[in-house]
This record gives sequence, structure tokens and C-alpha cells, in this order.
Amino acid sequence: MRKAPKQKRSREMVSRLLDATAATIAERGLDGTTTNHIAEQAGVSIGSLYQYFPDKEALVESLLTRMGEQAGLRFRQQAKKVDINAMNLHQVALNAIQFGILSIRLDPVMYEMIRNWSRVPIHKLLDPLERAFLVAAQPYFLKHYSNYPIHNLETKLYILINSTIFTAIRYAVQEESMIEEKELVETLADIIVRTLVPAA
Amino acid sequence: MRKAPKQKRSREMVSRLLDATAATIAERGLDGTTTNHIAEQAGVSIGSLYQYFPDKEALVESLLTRMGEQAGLRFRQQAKKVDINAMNLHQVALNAIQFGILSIRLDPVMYEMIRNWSRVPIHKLLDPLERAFLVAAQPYFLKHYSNYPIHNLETKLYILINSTIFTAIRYAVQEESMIEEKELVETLADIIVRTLVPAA
Amino acid sequence: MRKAPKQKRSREMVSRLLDATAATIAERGLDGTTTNHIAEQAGVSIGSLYQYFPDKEALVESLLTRMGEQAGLRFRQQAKKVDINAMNLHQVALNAIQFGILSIRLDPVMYEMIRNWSRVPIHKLLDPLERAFLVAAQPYFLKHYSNYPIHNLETKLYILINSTIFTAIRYAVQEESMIEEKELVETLADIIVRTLVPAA
Amino acid sequence: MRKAPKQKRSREMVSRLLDATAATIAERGLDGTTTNHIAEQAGVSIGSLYQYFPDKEALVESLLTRMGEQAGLRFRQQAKKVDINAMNLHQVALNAIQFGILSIRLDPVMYEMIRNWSRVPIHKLLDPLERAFLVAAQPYFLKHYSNYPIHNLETKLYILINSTIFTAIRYAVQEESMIEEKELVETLADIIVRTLVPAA
DNA sequence: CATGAATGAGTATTCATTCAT
DNA sequence: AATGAATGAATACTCATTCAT
Repeated sequence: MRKAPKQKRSREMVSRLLDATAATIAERGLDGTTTNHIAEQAGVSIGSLYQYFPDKEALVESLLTRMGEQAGLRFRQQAKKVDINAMNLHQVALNAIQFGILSIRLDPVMYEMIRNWSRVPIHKLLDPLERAFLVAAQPYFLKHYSNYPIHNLETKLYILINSTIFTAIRYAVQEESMIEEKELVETLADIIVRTLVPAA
Repeated sequence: MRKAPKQKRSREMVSRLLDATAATIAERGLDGTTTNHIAEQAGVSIGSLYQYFPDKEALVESLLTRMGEQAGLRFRQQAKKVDINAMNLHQVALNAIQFGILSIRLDPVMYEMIRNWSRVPIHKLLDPLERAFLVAAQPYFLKHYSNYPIHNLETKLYILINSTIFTAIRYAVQEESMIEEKELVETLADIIVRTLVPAA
Repeated sequence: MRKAPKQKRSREMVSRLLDATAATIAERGLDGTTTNHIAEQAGVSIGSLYQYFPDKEALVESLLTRMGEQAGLRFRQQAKKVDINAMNLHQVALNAIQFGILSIRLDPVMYEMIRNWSRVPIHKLLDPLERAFLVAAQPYFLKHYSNYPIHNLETKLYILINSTIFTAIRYAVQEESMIEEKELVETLADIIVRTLVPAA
Repeated sequence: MRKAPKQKRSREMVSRLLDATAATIAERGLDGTTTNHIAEQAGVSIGSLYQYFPDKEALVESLLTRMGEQAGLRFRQQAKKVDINAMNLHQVALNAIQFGILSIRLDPVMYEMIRNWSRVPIHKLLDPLERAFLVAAQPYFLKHYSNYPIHNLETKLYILINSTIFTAIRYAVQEESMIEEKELVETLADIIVRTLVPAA
């Protein structure tokens, strides 16, 4: 019990540093972010930063983990609101894609992280989201296809999730595109349904 | 007329610098590549490099353009060899995916460029490939679906191409994956067919 | 009287910190040793460390003093065992050199301190050793040369002791040497005898 | 021939940087010397420094090599002046020791380097000096002892050279000593003679 | 046209020491 | 007395680009 205040303080510092990391990335991009900027943004000395994180990499990784957890949570909360059980697969997919695109568009850090996916441990961000989506889709699969197991489900999901994420981020990065967002989302959802439903 | 030899020399120099850029990226990765390395690799002074290219960015962009053209050419040549007219859509797709995965795996520059797609003008590489694929697929569409035009074809192709490329590169980057490559390729081809064929 | 336990505790703390300093130097070298490492190694807060020692320098100096005292003691104990009175000067010298080389080789802290002799108050370590050696050699001189006082004895001893110590440490630091240790030790002892014995 | 001016400029820059290194070490000590100080002292950008030396270590090593060569040269020149052939061994030794002590006392860089001998490649400095001394002593040995080869000459020289150097530097480092310099030097020379002359 | 020497702002990280709790 | 979180000056080294020759 005596340790509580210290642990709380420590947790607060970690949280403050992660907030500062996010703010700095949002402001200056991943490449433009330095540990000194982060410390300054956090209103903390650079020495303190290194007392809580061994290096810059650890800071980014922690932020990604936190982002993953929070995004997963937000997705599940949103899924509850919409009463996912009443929806068909197309609607579930549409929902998820919209959530993803909105996240990327509204959260510059999310945008920056996925843009630089191969230079950061992006799975820390994506894995929780993947799990959240699978959990959300599970009842649907159980209800409708429990006796008709989908062939290669794992591979299909791997492809669909990666496809959706990277199509969305590439669409977001492109400054101008001939394609309308609504159409893109609809078509993506369509592809998902066609792929997962054995023979609709 | 007097300019001809100069222009030839100029073209040779440009080509030499692009070769050096590619070699250096292959050897040291995109981040590890410096303009001085490139000049040295080309056997040319750094000053000369800057006479032909305004900055590093321009060098990378030119290389991407050249890579795109060459890859498009290779794809078309290979498509000719296989007699694409005799294949069904599934086989055409399989062909293209295999071509892409092989390119990424065998060409370290291609790999490196796509890995860092958001930091380079990746469209210079992908657009020609996209066009080459469309040209190759065109006779197929004309032959089979000329009177039943596919809905949203452009959007679908945009999605499918991006999906294939990024699923492939993310698969290539991952050090270990539970999924077998053959299954991944098959499933990707499957998704493409299901998406493009209205109701097979 | 009330102070007694405190003083004991204080002495224990000092001793603990010196042990920790030695252990850390042995483990990480003098340059790699930080005050925080020492405090951690001692199982004590960094703040407490600074309650007992004003700075890092004082810590090292105290350790050197303690090492000097202990090494002097060990040397005297060993000298007793061997019955130094029955030995001739060559054997006495051989004995001392072997003791020194062994100390440097077996005790990483001793090695590290002498290696960095000019950055630490090395005399705190060497003076007691010098005195111990002089005390050990005294009866020999009294017995054999009391009526033929050695000219410049003090200077000669100063030179011989420094020569022996630094030849030994330089030999220990060198990774490869053409010279065999046995020969080195024998020759050193020889030099000492020739120097101290007026005309043998 | 066309390369001459460039090579000259390069040699000048190297020389200028080594001068600056020496000046900085003389001014601030080895530990207080930073690459930025050196560049500033040389009136050159830090980038230029790193164009000529890969790292700080290389700079120090080069300086030591140059110092060794120059010191060896100075020693030989001085030896010529004194007509070493007319001297006996005691005078030769005295000469060398005086030269060494003077070098250490008058050249703060020499002093600093030897003081920190275990942290710099000190052999780059000492080897040329050793060789110069051997060359200077050679005629003496040939003349007087060619038919009575000295036992263990190599080992003896190793010990005597190290002994002399480190006794001298330790004497120089000590702020106060009971011993007079003249006596120290005389006694050192004496020890050298007694050691090298089988039975005078 | 070609050269390549020179630039210098910028980056991650360390560690002795302090002082509020 | 004890704690340990916080400090911040300091350090070695990089690399795209320029411009005098």
C-alpha cells in the first residue's frame, strides 16, 4: 500500500510522456520527432524521459501498444452501440472499415504510424484491433455458418484485414483520387462479404 | 546537331547514377543510402551528381520511374510467353501475384521501395505496373464480359491491386508467419476472381 | 553512549558502500562505474550514498585506502609464513614481485586502479604496500648491511618499487608479449639485488 | 603530378588537425578534449574533422605516431651532437633519461599521454623512442661487449625502459617529493649500468 | 562541365548530483 | 536519516548540399 503513490506517479509520468510523444508525432511527424522534443513537450527533462524509457524505440512501441488497446476498446464500444447482432455481414464490415478510415483521418498519430508501418512495431497497434474485429464478427459467424465452416478462414482474414488497412491508408495518403470514398468503402465491404460467404 | 554527343553523354550519366542508386539501396537500404555513397558507387564526384539531379529526392523518383517502366515491360513480356488468352481469370491473377511476389523477393530495391512506400513517390513504380496489368487483363474482360460490364471496375481494381501488393509486402517483411505462401497466393487469386466475376 | 549504535551502523554502511564500489569496478571497470550502480549494488539509495561520501572521488579514495591496508596486511602475513629471515635478498625480492603480480592478476579492482593510477589517488594504495615491504626488508638490511649503509637507499627503493609495479602492470595490460613471465620476474629480482647490494 | 596540390592540402589539413589536437590536450587534458574543441581550435568545421579522421581514437593514435617519430628524431639529433661514441654507458643512460624527463616536463601533451598510457595506444609513442635508444646504444654494445653477449638483454631492456619511463612520469605527477631530481636521475642511470654490465 | 573539400545544424543518450518528500 | 525522481549540460558523430577552383 505504501507503494501506491509512487506507482501512481510513475504511471502518470509514463502516461504524460506517451501523450507528449503522440503530440509531437502529430505535430512534426515521426521522422521529425526527437527525444528532446518529446521531453520538452512533456514539460520534463530529457534525463527523466530516459529514466522511464530506455530509448526512443521503447517510447514508440509503448505508444503503439496504448493506441492499440484504446482503439480496440473504442471499436468494441461502438460495436455495442450499433447492436451488431442485428446487422448482416456487409453492415458489420462497413462498420469496421468506416471506423478504420475515420481513425486514420482524425488521428494524425494513427495516420503517421501506419504510414511508417515497416519502421515501427506496427503489430502492437494492429493486433488488438484485429482481435477486436474478430470478437465482433464471431457471433455472426457462429449464428450463420457454424455448420458450414469457412475454408481457409485464417488466411482470408489475414488478407482482408491487411488489404483493408493498406487500401485505406494509401487512399488517405493520396492527395487526389478519382475514386469516391463512399464507393471505396462500399466496394471493400462487398469484397469482404463475397470472400467470406461461401456462396451467397 | 552538336548537342547530340552531349545529350548521349548526359543520358549515360543519368543512367549510371540511377544504377549506382539502385546498387547502393540494395546494399545499404534506403535509410543507409547517402548521396556521397551514390556518387562514389557511380565513380563520379558528388558535384557531378548534383549537376544531373537537384536533390536526393529527384534521384529516387527517377529510379522509381525507371523501375516501373522496366517492371511493366518484364510483366508484359512474361504475359506474352504464357499465352494469357488461353487462361481463365484465376490463372491470370495467379500469374500476376506470383510475378509481384517474385519481384519483391528477388529485387532488394523493389522490396526496399515498397517497404518505404509512403516516403517515396511510390506511384512512379506502381502506376506502370498497374497499367501493364490492366492491358494484360483487358482482352480477357473483352472476351468474356463485354456485354455484361463489371460494376465499379475501376474501384475494384484499385482495391485489388493495392491489396495484393501490400499483403505481399507485409507477408515478405514478417519474419515468421503461420500462413504458407502457396495458400496465401491461392487465396488472393480466389478473392480477385470472386470480386471481378459478377456471379460465377 | 547513545551514539554507539549509530556509529556502528555508519561504519557498516561505509563498508557496504566500499564493497559495492569494488564489486562494481570489478564488474564494469572504473569508467563504466556510476554512483547509481554503486548504490544499487549496495542495496542503498543514491541519496544515502551521498550522505556518507561527498562525491564519487571520495568513494574511490576510501576504497583505495582500504585496499592498501588490506594488501599490506596480506603481504605481512605471507612474509611471516615464509620465514623471511632465512631468505637471501633475491628470494625476498622474488617473493614481493610474485605477490604483486598475483595481486594484479587475481584482483580486478587492483588491476583497474593501477591501470588508471594517474586518475585516482593511487598513493593511498601503494604507500601502505611500500611500507609493508620496507618493514619486511628491514631486518634483512639490519642483519647484513648494518655497518655498510647503502647509499641513496630511499631513492633506490623509490625507483625499484615504482619500476616493479609499473613493469608488472604494463606486462599485465599487454595482450601479447614475447617475454615469459618467469624470466621477467627473475630479471626484476636480479635488478633489485644488483641495485641494493653494493658489490656482490 | 596533378595530384600533388591536393595531397599537399590534405597533408596540411591532417597536420593542422593534429596540431589542434595537441593544443587542446595541452590546454584541457585528455579527458577534457572533445572533437568539437579540436575542430574549433583548428579553425575548421566538425564535419571536416571527420572527413580526415574516422573518429576521436584515430586522431589520438595519429598524434601519438607523429609524436613518437618526432621524439625519436629529436633524440637521435641530440645524440649526434653529444658524440655518443665518446661516452661510457653511464653517460649514455644519463643522457637518455634527461631527455625523457625533459620531454615529459616541457611537453604537456607527452605528459598527458603517458599519464593516460593505458587508455591510449601508447606504444605508438614509445616504440619509436625505444628503437631510437637501441640504435643509439648499439655501437656501445658492439664496441665493448660483442664477445660477451649480455644475458637476457631483451628482457632487461624491456624492464629498464618501462622502469625509467614510469618512474619519471610518476615523479613528474607527484606534486611534492622528498627526492631530488638529480639524485633520481643519477640513481636510475646507475641501475641501468649495473644491470647491463655483467660484472663491472 | 567536373571536382571534392568544407559545412554545421542536428540526434540519441549518459551520469554526477540535488532536494522535496 | 533515507529516499529516488528529476535534472541538463555535455558528447561523438552524420549527411545533404554548396561553391571555389
